[in-house]
Amino acid sequence: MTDKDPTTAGTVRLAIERDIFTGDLAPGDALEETRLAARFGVSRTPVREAITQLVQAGLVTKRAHKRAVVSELDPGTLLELFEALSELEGAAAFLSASRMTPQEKSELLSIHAAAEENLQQGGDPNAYADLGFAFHQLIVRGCHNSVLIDTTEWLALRVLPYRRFQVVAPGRLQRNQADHDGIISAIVDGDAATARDLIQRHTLEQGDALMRFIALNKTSHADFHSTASLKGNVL
Amino acid sequence: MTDKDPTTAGTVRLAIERDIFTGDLAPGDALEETRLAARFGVSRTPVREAITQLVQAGLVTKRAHKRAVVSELDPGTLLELFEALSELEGAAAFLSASRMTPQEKSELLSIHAAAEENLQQGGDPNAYADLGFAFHQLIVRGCHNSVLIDTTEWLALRVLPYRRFQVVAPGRLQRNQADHDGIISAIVDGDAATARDLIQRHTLEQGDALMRFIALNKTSHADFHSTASLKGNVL
DNA sequence: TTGATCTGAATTGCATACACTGATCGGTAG
DNA sequence: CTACCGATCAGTGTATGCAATTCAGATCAA
Repeated sequence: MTDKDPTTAGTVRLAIERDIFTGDLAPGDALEETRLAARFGVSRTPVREAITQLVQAGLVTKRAHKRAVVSELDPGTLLELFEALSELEGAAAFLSASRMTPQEKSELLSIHAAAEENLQQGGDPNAYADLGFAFHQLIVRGCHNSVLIDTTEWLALRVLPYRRFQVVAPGRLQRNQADHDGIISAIVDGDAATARDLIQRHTLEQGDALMRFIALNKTSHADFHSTASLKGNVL
Repeated sequence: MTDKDPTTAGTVRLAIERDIFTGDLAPGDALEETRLAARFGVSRTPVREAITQLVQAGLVTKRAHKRAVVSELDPGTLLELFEALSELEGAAAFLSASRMTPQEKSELLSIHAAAEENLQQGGDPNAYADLGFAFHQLIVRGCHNSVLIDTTEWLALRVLPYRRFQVVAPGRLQRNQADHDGIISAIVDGDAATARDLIQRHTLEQGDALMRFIALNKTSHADFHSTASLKGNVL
């Protein structure tokens, strides 16, 4: 999905994408063509092109003659997104159980071990979150079906702007690690059905946790934009 | 996914999309901005915008400074596409088994009955194909998860340019109808697991059939563009 | 005070002009 | 005759100007 596009439009697109993921651009924020053009030192044309790309990617929403805004996901849509994502990750895990190469499996194990170590030594939650992200990504890519991989990562992308809302609830990371433990066992054992079931349940739970957190904290729009909860994102 | 976009770009996009689906633009054909602009009587700008939209939709492929072409799916990618699609339709069917309203179920039954009648009376294969398409679409939409629906239809879209290669093999329509019979029973009975399993297998089989047909007939590029086999598309 | 309507400014949508890249075709050297 | 190389050209990428539309604020009436 990430293109090494040498054109200005591609560069601008990546820059905006980055801002969305880091939270510099929060859901609901407007994307003004002229302002962005000035900021990047280019004309409006490549900015427009970048925006239309982001619109098709689902990260940005736009209607004719109205300003483009970073897509806002209401709780209902977020739930649907995680439901769909859980199905896709489940399918990928099912295939991965029988298709992952020994190298891929060992890579998965080493990442899992690193996460375990981070957890027991009380390391940086953000680092743990990144390991968790890599864990999921490795499983998805292990299915060796590029269409399925692209589609799954495309959906996962749309959740990224909300990672900052992931909270460190008591015992949450431990449960997450335990889930991963079961998933990895199933995959290494080649138990496809179990792998599917576990990761599907796991992803759904993550979605529920995220939604609960948002529902609790998003009492006002101001809270929504605050960076107070920007720590311990677990995906 | 279909937007009632009053802008020129949106109109052009729909027009090109239509050409791709009807076969006026076959996979591999080039999309020349200047030519299209002249044809639609607009400037290159909205054409470019339409093309970038189609690129993100997966229907068109483009690399920097090279002409955009209608996406060509090699057999491997086509197989991956159907594998992914079968998983998504399976997931949708699983959910539909418990979520479809009585109205939706009856609609599904009536479409199935119409297909049955068409088949027994030796009606138009194209009409049968359309009914089959509607059948799948109803099941997918019955899951009531718009993200899952959009994603599934997005993948199904990419297969559409190849519908014209679907051949009427002996007994093929009958087997198709029998498959649908089993699927509809499972859904009406609320047997989610069976519904998932059946439709998944069914979609995979369709993909296999399409691939076999393409492999047999696509000996030269000329054959690929011929319209000789444009009948009896079953999706 | 509240509501609607009008007007100007700001912003998007489209057209046109220019810059740059990649490809094809001749020509020349070996 | 073949292979390499440069010029020409077709076609995309970007910049800029203008028209169309939306939005905010002000004015006026109820």
